[in-house]
Amino acid sequence: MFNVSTRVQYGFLALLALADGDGKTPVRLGSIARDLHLSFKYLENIFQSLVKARIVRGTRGPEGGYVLERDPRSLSLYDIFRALEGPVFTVECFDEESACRHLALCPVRDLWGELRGSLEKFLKRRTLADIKSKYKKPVVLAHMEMFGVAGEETGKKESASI
Amino acid sequence: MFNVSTRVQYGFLALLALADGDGKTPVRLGSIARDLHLSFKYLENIFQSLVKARIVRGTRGPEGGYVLERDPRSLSLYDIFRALEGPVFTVECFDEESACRHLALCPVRDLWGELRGSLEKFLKRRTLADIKSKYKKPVVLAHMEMFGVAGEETGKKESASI
DNA sequence: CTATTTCCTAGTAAGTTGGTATGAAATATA
DNA sequence: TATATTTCATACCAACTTACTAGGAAATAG
Repeated sequence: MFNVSTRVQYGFLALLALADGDGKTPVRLGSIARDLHLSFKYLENIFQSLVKARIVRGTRGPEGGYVLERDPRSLSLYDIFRALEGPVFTVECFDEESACRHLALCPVRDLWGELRGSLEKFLKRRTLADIKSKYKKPVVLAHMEMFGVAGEETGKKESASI
Repeated sequence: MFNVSTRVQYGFLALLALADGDGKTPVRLGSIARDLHLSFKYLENIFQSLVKARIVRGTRGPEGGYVLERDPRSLSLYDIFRALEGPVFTVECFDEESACRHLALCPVRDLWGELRGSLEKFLKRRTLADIKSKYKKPVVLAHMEMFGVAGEETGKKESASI
């Protein structure tokens, strides 16, 4: 089954929000969380993965926040998946440890290989800049319009967080 | 993340084994499990899903077993995934209940749609007959060669079953 | 009648997902 | 230097999913 996790969904949305900026002045996670109506704590969690993958860089303290560390034109959806979920495609007979004993003889092994290839191709082709250019409006604005004026309530669904 | 579950892996392999036959005389699960070195009980479990999806038909008793109920040339990988795992692609903002409030405004919604489309296209294009035709040898034979003479031990890895 | 085989309903241990909680470290501003 | 603010780091937890296993009922060929 293919599932786009909330980590990737929220992470991607937040990266788009970062890409809205001038790329120099850091954006605080607090404001992204508020504007996008996502849990601040969860976003923090997610951004630690992005920092480790050197996709964003954070600076602490007041006036701190995150900036993109990579060019949106070369930052692919694949990179983001990798940073946030680890391996994009898994099937038993492909990982080292439990490598299946059938090897080349197995009729389906090639099939999973093709499937993985097709998936990777798709994900590597789309960059952050591509997606962004399809939408005239800044992400944050679009979301704010949907939710009306940003109020006190945050977090998604019933859960209050920040 | 995309994971090919063992249900699909084993199920697909077993279907290939079924397709090796003449399509008329039922194949017992016991022999498939033995030849492919898979857990009989788990295969039974898997085949109940295939029966419900009308992909195979079972007849009980001695000389019983399973036959394909659909033409291998029109039975796609997609059908098999659906039968064994349910939905192939999931993302929060696509399912009814938790439909996201951003709707058309959300910049990534279209993206997940394209991803799903590309995945479905791949899975719908490959049929059981396609895969089978790429391999001259019957699946079961190939496996038996790998494992040597079929012995008493069954199940995958350390687990003994049947 | 009996052995064999599928059918049906449950249960369960391990792993993954979607978060939360708590506090330490850095830094701009006063 | 003190303080408020922000990221960084570690760890925890409940709900769900995956990969099976268990036990027996129903059908059927001989």
